[in-house]
Amino acid sequence: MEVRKRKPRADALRNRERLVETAKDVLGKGGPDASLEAVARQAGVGIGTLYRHFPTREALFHAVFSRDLERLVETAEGLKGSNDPLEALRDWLHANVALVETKRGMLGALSIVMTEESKEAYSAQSERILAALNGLLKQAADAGQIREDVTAEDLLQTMYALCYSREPGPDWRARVLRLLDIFIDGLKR
Amino acid sequence: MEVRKRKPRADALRNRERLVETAKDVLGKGGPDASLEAVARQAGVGIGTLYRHFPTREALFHAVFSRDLERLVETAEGLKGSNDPLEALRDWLHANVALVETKRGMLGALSIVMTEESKEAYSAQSERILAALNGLLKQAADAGQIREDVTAEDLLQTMYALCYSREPGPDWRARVLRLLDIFIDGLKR
DNA sequence: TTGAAAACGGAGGGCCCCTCCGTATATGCT
DNA sequence: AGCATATACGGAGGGGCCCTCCGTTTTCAA
Repeated sequence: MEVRKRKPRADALRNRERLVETAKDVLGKGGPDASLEAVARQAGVGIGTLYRHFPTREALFHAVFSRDLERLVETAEGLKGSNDPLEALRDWLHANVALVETKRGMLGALSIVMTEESKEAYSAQSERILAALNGLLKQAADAGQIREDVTAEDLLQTMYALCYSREPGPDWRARVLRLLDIFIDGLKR
Repeated sequence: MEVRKRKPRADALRNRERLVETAKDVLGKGGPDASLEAVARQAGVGIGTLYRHFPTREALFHAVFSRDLERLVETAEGLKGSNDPLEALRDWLHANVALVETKRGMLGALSIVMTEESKEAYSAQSERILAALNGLLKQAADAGQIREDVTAEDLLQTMYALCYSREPGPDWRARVLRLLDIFIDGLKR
């Protein structure tokens, strides 16, 4: 309570900043399996420094993409009460795929949302996303629009899987969206 | 044409055999990213020997799982003319998932079928699978059972993606099958 | 100014990929 | 049986990446 801590060191702040900035670039292109040593190198910082600031891969992804994630969260929450909840879900998922196309690293951030272990650590946004989507699902289910046994996790896992299962290419987005749409159609009753 | 080659050396045959046998084990459990050095080690053979016999990861996967793949091919071909082609497809896909649950390495073999580059190298079985599935799809489409713009690749990619997107766990199979079924429902018109 | 807290950075142990080449050996032909 | 040589073996070695640990440097604050 009363522990007066020193002011955070300037170099630490600077490095942290550089790392996030560089990671945005490297992870953005490289996706969830990109090399962290490459990030450190390109940031002109020792690998130890990277790991001190971001003890886990997830931590880094979260630092880099939480802004984008937050936007997704807000969009999802804004959809509540939509009068065509299923279409709203579809739009949201499409936006998500588009985002992944640009920032491949989002897959890393999304996997955080999906993984049981890390979900705990970054629960705030995970919970909100899941809650918002589940809300829409319930709405759609109550309206008799879709089956009742589908969860937000199902949706996210499927989208994630489809995005991840193929390297980006010319028709990447079209393919993923098409398959995703088929899945969404499958939700209808 | 007339080059009489020497008989293949006995030790070569032996090692090849050991490798495939060991790989069946290691890759079976480890999935498509398993360590090849581990295979060589466990087979009591130099890593160089492994790479000489199987120049690429795909080659090894193919050697190990082509029998299983062949069975899938034959099953698929046996489905031709089924009077409920969509259900036939579903069954086939389910069997596929079940196989992957047991032999995680099958994912490696399946990715061969899916990848443009390696498809060429192992085209025989790829072609047959795709042909058989496309046959069923056409049948189902002609019967007005499903939409017409779906290809065998779509089916395989989706199944592969769903299988790959999560580590095995207690409810792995159930989840994958459920999502797969939703997708299949989405094919209906 | 100066001492200690805070941060840095990279060496090092582990594991893996794949290639290359000196060494060993099974074959086939005298 | 003996020998030459085509074949095969194996592992060192160059590259990478992951992550930890700790001696050195820098910053803050008294």
